[in-house]
Amino acid sequence: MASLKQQHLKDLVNRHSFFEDVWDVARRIPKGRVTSYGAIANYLGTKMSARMVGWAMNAAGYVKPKVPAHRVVNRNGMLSGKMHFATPDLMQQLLEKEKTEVKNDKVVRFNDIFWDPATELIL
DNA sequence: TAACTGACTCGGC
DNA sequence: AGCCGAGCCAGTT
Repeated sequence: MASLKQQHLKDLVNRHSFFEDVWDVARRIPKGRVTSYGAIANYLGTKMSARMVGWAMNAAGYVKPKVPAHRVVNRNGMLSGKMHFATPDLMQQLLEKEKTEVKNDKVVRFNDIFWDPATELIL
C-alpha cells in the first residue's frame, strides 16, 4: 500500500502534465550525454520556465520509469543539483559510470556531449 | 491568504 | 567580468 506522500505525489503527477513532459524528454537523453534545464524548458515551449524543470527533477525520484536526473545540469555544465540526490556525490558517480567526465562539479567537454532536445530530438 | 523560495537563464549595467 | 533584477510557477510557511 502506497504511503500518503507517494499517493499525493502521484496525484500531482496526473495533474501537471508539464512535469510529465519534462520527465519524458529527460528519459530520452542518450547515455553519456547531458542537457540543461533551459534546453528542456525551451523544447517544451516555455523557455522561461527553466526553474520548473529543476522542480520537476526534484520530484523525478518518485516517478517511474526512472528519470536520469543526473544527465540534466545547468547551462554551464555544472552539477547544480547534486545536493538533491541521496548523497552529494551520487550525481557525479552516476555520470562517471556512463563515461561522462566530471571535474570540480562540472561536466568536462560539456559542449561536445551536450544534447539539445530542440535540435536532436526529432519527433 | 500573502509572501517567500528555488536542481534556471537572460539581459542590462 | 561580476552583480542585480525579472520572469517562470508550484510548494511551503
